[in-house]
Amino acid sequence: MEFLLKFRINEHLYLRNPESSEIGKSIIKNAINLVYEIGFEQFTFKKLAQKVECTEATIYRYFSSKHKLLTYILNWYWNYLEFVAKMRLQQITDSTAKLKLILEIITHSDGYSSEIQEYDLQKLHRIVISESSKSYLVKEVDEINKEFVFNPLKSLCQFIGEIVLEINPKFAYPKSLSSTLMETAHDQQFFSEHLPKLTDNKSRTQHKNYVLAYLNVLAFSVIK
Amino acid sequence: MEFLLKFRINEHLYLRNPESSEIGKSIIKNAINLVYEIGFEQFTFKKLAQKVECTEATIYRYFSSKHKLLTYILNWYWNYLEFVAKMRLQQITDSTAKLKLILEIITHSDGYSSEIQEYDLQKLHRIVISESSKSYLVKEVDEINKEFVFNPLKSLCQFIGEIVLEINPKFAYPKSLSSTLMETAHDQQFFSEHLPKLTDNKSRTQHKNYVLAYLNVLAFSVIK
DNA sequence: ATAAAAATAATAGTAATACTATAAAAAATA
DNA sequence: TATTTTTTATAGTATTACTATTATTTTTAT
Repeated sequence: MEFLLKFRINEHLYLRNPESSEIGKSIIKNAINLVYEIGFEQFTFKKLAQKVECTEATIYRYFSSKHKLLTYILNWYWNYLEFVAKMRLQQITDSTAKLKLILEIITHSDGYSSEIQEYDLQKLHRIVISESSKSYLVKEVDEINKEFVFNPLKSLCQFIGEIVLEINPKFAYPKSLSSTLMETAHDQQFFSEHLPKLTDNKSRTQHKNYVLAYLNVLAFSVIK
Repeated sequence: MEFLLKFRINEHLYLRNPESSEIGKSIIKNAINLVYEIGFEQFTFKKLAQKVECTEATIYRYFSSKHKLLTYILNWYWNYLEFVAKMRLQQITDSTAKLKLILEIITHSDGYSSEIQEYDLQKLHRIVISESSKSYLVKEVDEINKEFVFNPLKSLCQFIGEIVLEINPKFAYPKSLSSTLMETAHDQQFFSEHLPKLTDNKSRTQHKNYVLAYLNVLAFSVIK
């Protein structure tokens, strides 16, 4: 079984909807590949245009800046995570089991991604780990936040927070814990791979397993 | 009483030691002010030269890139944190009290900073919150890590990890918890101020108090 | 006090970045 | 078939992140 996932992404992020044309979709696919390969700092619309085999001007008709393109991609990812989480959680009634599954989903330890066609989720996950904070750690954060471009992230955080409250209705920090779990999933994975002395992963491999085990300890000891 | 703190900063980070001349110190002071004011993306050596009242060429004789200058500043901060933590912890024997004080220090909830002269610690703290991850979230992380420029961060993490182990010698994730606490101190402060829906801070003010209270819950429920 | 060395200023230049603008060709749609 | 939209091709701009060179000033050693 295969899925084609489309999400309505915030209109402030693009000038012309990249989902509305083949070249638009090619821009997104190649942007994911290119940011994955060279990182956001080295990523330029000129290089992207070469990959897409179009001109820079065409890309500028879709996105006004590379920063908005990054945020567009991250929005797609956050929408995707919330969608997958809600879908897979339907079969589960036990709240603890729900949160365990959430942690698997955010660390990509579940085997779900292979069934999705639209974008390369492995690469997308790498981008989220290394680049997502660059979307909001900018001086203009308050202005761009007014355009609701971080709503998918907030929504995901809210959703996880509700499950935390199911487990312990008296817990005072459901949303902070949720955002901490998401951020920690990213930075512990990065640290385990690149700055292992900031972690206790002895294996030098098995980064995902390590991070997942740690997140479980973190989450469940805090909630109770 | 006033202190003048100097640390030996990794030589790979500069071409000429900025501590060795007045203009060098002025470069660091003005860099802190300028990154604080306009953010790392907008920060350029041209603008910095105007503030320092020297030429760009002079700054390039001290630092080969703005990225290294940022890492230099962060190194100073990490050295400072470890120094202050070790100093203030000498009077304390109880391990739990030690960790509580560490959390106060990393959130800047302690009243210590006013006694330090060298650099503006309030601004430095803002820079650490918003810009520190940009120091290592780059494609070249493995190469620059080989030059030991992240040693002060690792050392601080190790130090906090040892205190965690004092509280519970069987805890399996002392260093991951330490790095999580440091990262969380930064991103929860940022979220509380700019993306409050990712937190449970109802007050819209009192960000530091909120973050400190949350970190205490996080740390002590995980360790036990 | 003088010579040598080092630091800084002044200036110029370069390739690349992050755009904006415009006219013409091509494609889609009515 | 005409009209609109999209894309290309091309040009241009201000800024960035540097490198390079020469001249002047300051520091240091003798």
